[in-house]
Amino acid sequence: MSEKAQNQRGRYHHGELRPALIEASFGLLAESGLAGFSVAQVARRLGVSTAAPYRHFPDRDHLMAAVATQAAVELAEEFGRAVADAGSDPAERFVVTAGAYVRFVGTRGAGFDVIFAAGLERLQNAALTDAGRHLMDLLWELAEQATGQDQETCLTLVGQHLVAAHGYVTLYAGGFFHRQETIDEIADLAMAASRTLLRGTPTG
Amino acid sequence: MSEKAQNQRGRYHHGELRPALIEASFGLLAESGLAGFSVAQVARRLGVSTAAPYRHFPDRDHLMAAVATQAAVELAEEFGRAVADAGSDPAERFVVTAGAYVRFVGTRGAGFDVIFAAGLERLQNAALTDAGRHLMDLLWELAEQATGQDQETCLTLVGQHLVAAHGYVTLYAGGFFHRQETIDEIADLAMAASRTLLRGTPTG
DNA sequence: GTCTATAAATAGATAGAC
DNA sequence: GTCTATCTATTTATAGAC
Repeated sequence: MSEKAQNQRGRYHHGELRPALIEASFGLLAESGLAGFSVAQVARRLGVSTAAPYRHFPDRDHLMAAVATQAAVELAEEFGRAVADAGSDPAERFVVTAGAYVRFVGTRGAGFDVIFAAGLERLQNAALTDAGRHLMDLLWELAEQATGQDQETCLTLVGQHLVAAHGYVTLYAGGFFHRQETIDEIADLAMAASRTLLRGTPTG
Repeated sequence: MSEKAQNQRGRYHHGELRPALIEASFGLLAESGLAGFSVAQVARRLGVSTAAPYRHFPDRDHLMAAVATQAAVELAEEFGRAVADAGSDPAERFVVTAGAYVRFVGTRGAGFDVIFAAGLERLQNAALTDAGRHLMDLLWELAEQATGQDQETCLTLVGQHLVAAHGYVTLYAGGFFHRQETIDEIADLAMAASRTLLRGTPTG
């Protein structure tokens, strides 16, 4: 019995390998970061051979693109949840997306660096492009409602807001905050930065 | 003659290999990023064998620590230059360090992610620790002069300021700004973010 | 101080068996 | 659809010649 349990690893992974590869990729990214990501490691996590992934994705970048697309979709869902929980204050509805971003990247390992990775745009993946654009539109709308400003101002604010959140989470992953800050504390810092940015942006 | 010129590569690199390795590491980091860094590549750039670096550094991490230390020193110099050029307005003297950071990382390839890399603190490298602390103290002082606020507020502002600058430069390197923005334009964006943060921070 | 040669990992990817 | 086996390339690091 325990023999069978052991043999389940290293043996067939029936039918659902493609989504399982994507899910295992998130786990590896969360633990090892983009630098530590490899197709072989993902396969090992699932107990399949290192050749198996290539039945579902032609190469590493196509797997990454699938992960990036799902990350964008999940991130949009997280933004939606955070905004729904934030109440009715337009400023706060914008601000909470910074916290949601930090928590998402902290737990799932894939953020804008993966979603908008330089090497992936040559794949011309429409699903990925659309998911990325949807994400940006969502933030742009929240910024507009929070500031009442023109498109240019909102675009600048969204950029600053995201860049700060991304900076916090990457420097956190890199060990910059040598104290033992939790991901929730980093999320609070990112939201505080977003509030400061909003205070420094004209409203009306 | 051209034969000799060719043979200069692949042959002895007299006497100055240690600093040359550090300098070549910056070049590789600037072109390929932290992920694309390898001791072997650095050696190839200098036309020495892949074994040669190990006469000067016991392992990869010790080379990285030397690079990180020099990056911290150079970055402090760049901050000094930028501040000196900024004139007398305390706010602007603080803000320009964001631009200096972006330009430095854009051209040299090594920023806070390298200087405060997680794996390097176990080396207990005093020179690196001191250089990093000096960098932070410099920014803390500029923030104090710009805001006149307490230590806590300044620390928060410096964090937000750095995190935004770092976020801009990493997302720029990652291809997030698919437009053909130059590093100077990204530096301007980082300074604009810093001004917005300063506006959103109480002064007095 | 640098070289050649080499070892042991690990990576991405392919061919062909089952 | 997954496996075993294999190829090629690359990495970190060491041993020993010069």
